[in-house]
Amino acid sequence: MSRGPDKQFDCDVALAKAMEVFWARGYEAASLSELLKQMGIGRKSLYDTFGNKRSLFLKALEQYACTQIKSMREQLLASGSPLANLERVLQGLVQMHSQPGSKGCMLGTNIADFDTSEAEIAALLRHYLQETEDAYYMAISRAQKAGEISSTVNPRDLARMLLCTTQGMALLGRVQESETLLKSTVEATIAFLKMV
Amino acid sequence: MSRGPDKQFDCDVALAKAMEVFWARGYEAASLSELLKQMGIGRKSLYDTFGNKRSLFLKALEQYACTQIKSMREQLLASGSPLANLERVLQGLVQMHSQPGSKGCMLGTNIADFDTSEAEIAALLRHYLQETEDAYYMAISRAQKAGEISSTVNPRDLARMLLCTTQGMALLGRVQESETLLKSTVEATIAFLKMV
DNA sequence: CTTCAGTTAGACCAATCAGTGTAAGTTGTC
DNA sequence: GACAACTTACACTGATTGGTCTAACTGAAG
Repeated sequence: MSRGPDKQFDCDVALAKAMEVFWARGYEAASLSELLKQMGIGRKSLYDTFGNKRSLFLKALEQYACTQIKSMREQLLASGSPLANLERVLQGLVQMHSQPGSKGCMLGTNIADFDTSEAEIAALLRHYLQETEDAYYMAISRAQKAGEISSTVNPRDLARMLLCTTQGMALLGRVQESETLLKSTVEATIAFLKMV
Repeated sequence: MSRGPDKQFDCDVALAKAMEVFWARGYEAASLSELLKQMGIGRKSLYDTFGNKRSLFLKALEQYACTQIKSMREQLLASGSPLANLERVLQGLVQMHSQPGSKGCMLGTNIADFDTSEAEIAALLRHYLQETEDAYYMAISRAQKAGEISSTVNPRDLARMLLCTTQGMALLGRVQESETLLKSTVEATIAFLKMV
């Protein structure tokens, strides 16, 4: 029975801002000063609302992964050709990661940022990567059922290749201003999918 | 005309140790304390010999890239089938990045670690990535000349795809203890190269 | 108006960061 | 032994880190 006023800032908005900072800089390099500035809230509010830096990061990571994976699944499950949907997703990644100042993928950036001995974080990142792989798997299976991709190849292998390739694209987009690298990669990948 | 004793530690050995720390942790997370401990030298020696942390990193990065790229070129140029050599290199990456506690690729780790606005570092990383891509290009061209890969596809596109895929593999190896992900990826990639 | 949860701003803390400087010790040549 | 080059160990700086705490303020319910 709260008698005082509701929270005077929007938790979700603040969390989204925090997500962007962790996304661009990685966990370690995201300082509290910058987080507070971008989130537009006070130090005390942050600790009262989100616990500490680590738990804020975990919440931000969850929001990132759920949003991204959900959006990806929707695009892949859109009506029409499953293969065309997959192509559209890959082309979207080219656009996204070719933008100047591209932040890459928050999962990938933090795989590199965290110490490999951080088992809890590693397991979490692995879980979200698995969901991404599963989305690709689903798309490839649908394309195989539709006769757009030969059923002779193992769809799980293809999904794993797509995961590696797209993580590489996201990473390289951070230093590559031109889109030729990513474009070539996606074109070769799509040619592969159509040929196989 | 030095009259005193020579340096009492081996610069190259110390640099190699520094390289390992930067490789595993990335630039920011590699603290001077740990660098000094692993390199086994005093603080003053480090600053006298290598300048500061940043120039030490640049030297370590150069040593890493030159060593890795040279070794890769040698494997790709070995006698026998160019495609088989390429396969061997890719299988080697699977082994390397599947090791428990795999550090990934020093280039990729630091792409994620450095701020995207760090133009000097970005240009340097881009340069070494380009050399890696060129090595793949060379291998694919040779395989095409040897009739092992169809000449109908653009070898530059394939080289870029290999660069993205292998960077993704190195990154994901940091959190993936099992080798199935990387193995699937390389198998699918090799199947592609043979089919195209 | 009073009360009280929620807020911000900022002081503060211990730890750590990169980097500088110094003192003492070592190792070789003269 | 004298000297010079090199070394390590350690104190120190100034800045920054994540995190705690207090004081003043805000705004709605009683």
